[in-house]
Amino acid sequence: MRIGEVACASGVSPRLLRYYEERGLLRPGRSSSGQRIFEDDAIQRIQQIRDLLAAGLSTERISDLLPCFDAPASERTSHLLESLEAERTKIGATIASLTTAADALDEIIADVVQTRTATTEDHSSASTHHSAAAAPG
DNA sequence: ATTCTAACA
DNA sequence: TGTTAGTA
Repeated sequence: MRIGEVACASGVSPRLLRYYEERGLLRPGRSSSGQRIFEDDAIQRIQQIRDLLAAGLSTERISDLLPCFDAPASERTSHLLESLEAERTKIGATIASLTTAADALDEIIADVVQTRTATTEDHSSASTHHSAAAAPG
């Protein structure tokens, strides 16, 4: 099938499909006129790429990992699992970092609110107070 | 009518 | 990524 049909069936734009190929995520064949020819299983492959992308993996890492997914389960390199776990660890670190930043920001916000309250207590209800940012545990 | 490459927004 | 240009 040509790119237009694949795009329709997968929900991924032709432009993006060409980009995936450029990044080494897809290797469609070519017709005599140079048009990309995708196998029927391309739709499934594209869905897998979308799943990996949604999980936050870079196109570079995905192109490096796809061969592992294709390989028979019996000889799947530990490379795949290690890489995926490393990605998970990295996300955990990012979450920790953002949580620290959020906590620090909450303190600053509390100070600002407190300062404003102390300065505004004269004319109590000057304007509608901004609601503090929600900071669920 | 579709797709291709390259390049700009 | 979308879009546009000039082709095949």
